[in-house]
Amino acid sequence: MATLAPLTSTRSEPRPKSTRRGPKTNKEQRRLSTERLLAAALKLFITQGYSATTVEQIGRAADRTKGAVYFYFGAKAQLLMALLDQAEAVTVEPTIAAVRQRNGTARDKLVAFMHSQSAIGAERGALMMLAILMSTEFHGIDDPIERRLDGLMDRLTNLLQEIVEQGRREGILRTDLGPRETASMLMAVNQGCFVEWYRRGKDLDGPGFVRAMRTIVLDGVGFSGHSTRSDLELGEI
Amino acid sequence: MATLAPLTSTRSEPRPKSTRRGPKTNKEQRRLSTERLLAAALKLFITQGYSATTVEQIGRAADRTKGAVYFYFGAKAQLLMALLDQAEAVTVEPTIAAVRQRNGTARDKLVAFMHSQSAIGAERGALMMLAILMSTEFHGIDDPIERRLDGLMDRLTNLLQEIVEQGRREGILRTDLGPRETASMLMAVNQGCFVEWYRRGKDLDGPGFVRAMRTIVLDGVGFSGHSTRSDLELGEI
Amino acid sequence: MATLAPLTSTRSEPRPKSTRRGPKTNKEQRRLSTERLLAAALKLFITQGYSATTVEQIGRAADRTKGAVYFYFGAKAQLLMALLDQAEAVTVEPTIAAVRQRNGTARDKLVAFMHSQSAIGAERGALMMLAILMSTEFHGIDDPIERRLDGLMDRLTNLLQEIVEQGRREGILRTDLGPRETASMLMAVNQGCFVEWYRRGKDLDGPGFVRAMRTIVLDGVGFSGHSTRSDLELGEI
Amino acid sequence: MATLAPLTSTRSEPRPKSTRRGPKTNKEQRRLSTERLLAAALKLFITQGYSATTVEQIGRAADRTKGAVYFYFGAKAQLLMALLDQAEAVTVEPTIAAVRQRNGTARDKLVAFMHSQSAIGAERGALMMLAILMSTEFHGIDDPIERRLDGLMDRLTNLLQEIVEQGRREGILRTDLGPRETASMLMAVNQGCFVEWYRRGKDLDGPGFVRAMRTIVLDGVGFSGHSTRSDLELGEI
DNA sequence: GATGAATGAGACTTCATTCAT
DNA sequence: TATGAATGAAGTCTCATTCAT
Repeated sequence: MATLAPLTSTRSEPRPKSTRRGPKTNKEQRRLSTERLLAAALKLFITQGYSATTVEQIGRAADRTKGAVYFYFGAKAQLLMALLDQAEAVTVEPTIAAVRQRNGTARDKLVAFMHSQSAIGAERGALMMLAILMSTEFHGIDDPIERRLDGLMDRLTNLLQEIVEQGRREGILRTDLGPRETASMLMAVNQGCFVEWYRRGKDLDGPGFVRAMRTIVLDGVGFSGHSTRSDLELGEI
Repeated sequence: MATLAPLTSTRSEPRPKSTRRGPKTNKEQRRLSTERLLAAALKLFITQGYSATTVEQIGRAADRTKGAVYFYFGAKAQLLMALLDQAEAVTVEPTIAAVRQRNGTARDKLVAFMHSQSAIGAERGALMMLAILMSTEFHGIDDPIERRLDGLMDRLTNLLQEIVEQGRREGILRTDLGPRETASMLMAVNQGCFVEWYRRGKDLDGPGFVRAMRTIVLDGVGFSGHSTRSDLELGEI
Repeated sequence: MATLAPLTSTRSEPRPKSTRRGPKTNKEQRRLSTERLLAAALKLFITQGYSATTVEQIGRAADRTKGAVYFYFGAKAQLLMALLDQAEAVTVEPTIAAVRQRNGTARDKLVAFMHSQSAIGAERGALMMLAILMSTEFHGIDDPIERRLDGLMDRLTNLLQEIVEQGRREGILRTDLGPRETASMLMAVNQGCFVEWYRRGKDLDGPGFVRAMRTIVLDGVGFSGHSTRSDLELGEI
Repeated sequence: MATLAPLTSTRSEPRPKSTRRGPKTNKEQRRLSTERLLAAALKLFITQGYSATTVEQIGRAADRTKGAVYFYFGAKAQLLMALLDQAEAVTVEPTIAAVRQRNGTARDKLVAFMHSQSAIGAERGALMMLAILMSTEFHGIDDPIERRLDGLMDRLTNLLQEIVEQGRREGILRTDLGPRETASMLMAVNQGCFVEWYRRGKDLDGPGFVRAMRTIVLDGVGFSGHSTRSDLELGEI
């Protein structure tokens, strides 16, 4: 005569103290805890999303407690902010540097851009995923996090836009689309492919995929034959 | 041991009826309310995400109440399911039909695919966005919704895979990547571009963008010159 | 990246009109609907409890709609009240009459009481169950329903109390307990046994059980030998 | 697409701390809160029923909040489960032990059973009530709680059944009814009397009542004279 | 320096009841 | 006469956050 929620978890039992191995210095302890929490949060955010991840889960995954998150970061959002700092340093700065120091045509610079992003994606895939996924999750929320993400993404988009503009000046790039839109689309393709690649995980040959993606961006799917025909065939939509 | 309403009532005064203009028959009312709720939910889900959208917001946006959502759909998740039914009917079926009835080379079929998807995206963009965004939000959740989304996406990916396989048999498609991976990547590019386009809204020339995207897929960004060189330049990552 | 409620029911589809067979008179229709609703409510209240039963369930079980309940009874509680009227008429009145018209010793009257209650329980078990179970469910709720139930039960308890008092005057009943308490205990035993019997349903020989219960009340479990010993053995608790 | 707290916060001002007097260590605090919550829930469940009791009421009655219940028990149902654990330990185990260590006839064992149950009922009446009332409230619900209750009750019924079977072998017990049914009826009588007694509270002499109940079970209401006659008088029902 | 007990806003959902048709 | 669309109060549960120890 009553409706019950399923009985699964047995809560409330105090977790056994985890024997914390390791260095004794305060500073060292701080660094270690911070790192572990950041790593745990990164993993959870990209697999479950930000709002579906609880502070408790983060603490547990880092072999710490919920309180530790607040002790070190003050708020869940600040933890994400700290990760976005890392993401910017790791996924934006090096690519900007790589493109800037690559003298040559727009094509050369675009190749350098993709080369750099691919390398980063291969080594620090999680941080790249974070920026991409959080951009989706926070899109349209008026919030410091969204602004942070926009700023981060804009730096790459601006970089691409510069390349596109150079390409136009050099006359080696078509102008179907404005420079900003072309840049956005390159970002979108880049990110779409990266997410697909990352999610498929190890069942897919990394370097091969990256090479294929790069080729697609530069030359399309790879049909032999030129596009003019297809444009004609399509007519108006 | 039970709470009674009419005799012990602590209810509030009967609220002022919201003068709802509109049709008189039940069937008509039903259709209208259902449509309004679906439309409101669709808009909110793609701008805020599923879990960030509350049932109350949906009701309010449809000029109804929370209760109306439950009267018609029984659960928030069922409302999403109903929208995914629409999404499948609108964004998957016609493309499959279009590709099937297009006799020709793999290239022709791919053009038909993109043509169809673009047309749908232009007219029913919101439903396309829904499927794409929900796929991200529900990725990795073991849940009927995820399975529904997977099924929906798989139908398109399978279609692309068939095209890719045909292209290989015809010898007009490179084979850097397996057919499945190539299909996935085509999906990713398609979706990445679409999201970017949709979000930029009307400040971007639709047909122009679609044409550009199609070109990118078929021929890359559009640098004049072939890709072989770029491959050589890139070396190994 | 979102948590979902299980997806089971498919709500919101208008139920197909049930082809209502039967008499056409208004009065006849009224009577029939009322009866069906009462019968359905009775069944549900005793199997699920009052508050766990929804008005919609009642309507559906009677092949009517939720609205019909309100049309005929005005409120869920009034439906229960109507059932309690039936219960009183069926389970209280006849027993009172039977005892009153039985001239004889207190023992004779108690036998008449149990005889009557057993017969009613055998034929109108559901209504007896209702009174017993609702007494439990509403116990301690300050509510017209509780007062109604108390009144109903009090009539039987008072009747038993009269019998007990007569038995004392006749000197054929022990006086370990006050008359009121003895009466209450007889009610409790009667009801406890009845619930047990009713719930076991048809896997138990009805008349046999009733006879056994009657015997227990009058003579205990039926050990051969007298109680004096057991009293001595028990000592103080 | 996510709601953030610290940055976009719409939270209210930090509430004034309720100055909670009491022990300082966590373990002590834990024990205290758990106990208070369990005690509050027990009281409310047996006076109002399980589903009529809200989690907020429980928290308030324990000088805590709703949240505390979920912190310690995770779900309302788990709180009841915890109470049923206590009920089993307190009301079942000792009686089983008492009967097992009582060597003698079936009658001796039944006396031991009732002796033990009475003592427990006098000291831990609330827990006995809980098991009895919840059995009614959850009867027919397919639910872990019902299974728990069934298991609990079955242990006592099985014990009684063993006693009854021994009595039959010893030839000192009538066999109107099968052993299982007799055991069930003993349980019903026991419980019916107990509920009645408990509800009348302290306006009733405890030991006197228990003695009377024991007598009833062993020898019936206590009319002088034997039952054979009454059986004949009753005829068939 | 770190913990975990405790809070409370807010989410999803249920359901008795109202009312226009 | 009877329906069913719609409401909103109230309940269960989640979770970011606070704070005493």
